Amino acid sequence: VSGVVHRSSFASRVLSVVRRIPPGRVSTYGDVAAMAGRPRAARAVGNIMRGCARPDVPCHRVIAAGGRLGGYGGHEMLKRALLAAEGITVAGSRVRELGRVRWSAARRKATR
DNA sequence: TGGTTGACGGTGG
DNA sequence: TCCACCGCCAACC
Repeated sequence: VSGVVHRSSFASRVLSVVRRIPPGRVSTYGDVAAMAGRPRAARAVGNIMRGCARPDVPCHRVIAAGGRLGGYGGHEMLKRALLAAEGITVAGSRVRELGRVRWSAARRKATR
């Protein structure tokens, strides 16, 4: 895990990126794909997240572009609840103030 | 090896 | 603002 991109499979890199998203912050499928080294693989990231049931991977912090929630294996309401519990304001199916809660490795010094 | 599958993204209506 | 379309991609089958 040197830097954000290493030589493991794309799926492994994606999981490592997601594990770094801090509580109270979110990242988009596209951002995660970029941090994993494949800027256009947002959709592939979604496929990987689809089978992510591990407790050590905060998959609820990965949302779609524009603040849209995206899916959560048929439990979108749970995703909203988990985000709200971390202090993230969600209106309808949209995360508010995306600019403030959006996280990326490059900006982590500015966290909070 | 080759086609299918979507927790996606951007554009256009 | 919402929806339909099309383009992209790694994992699956």
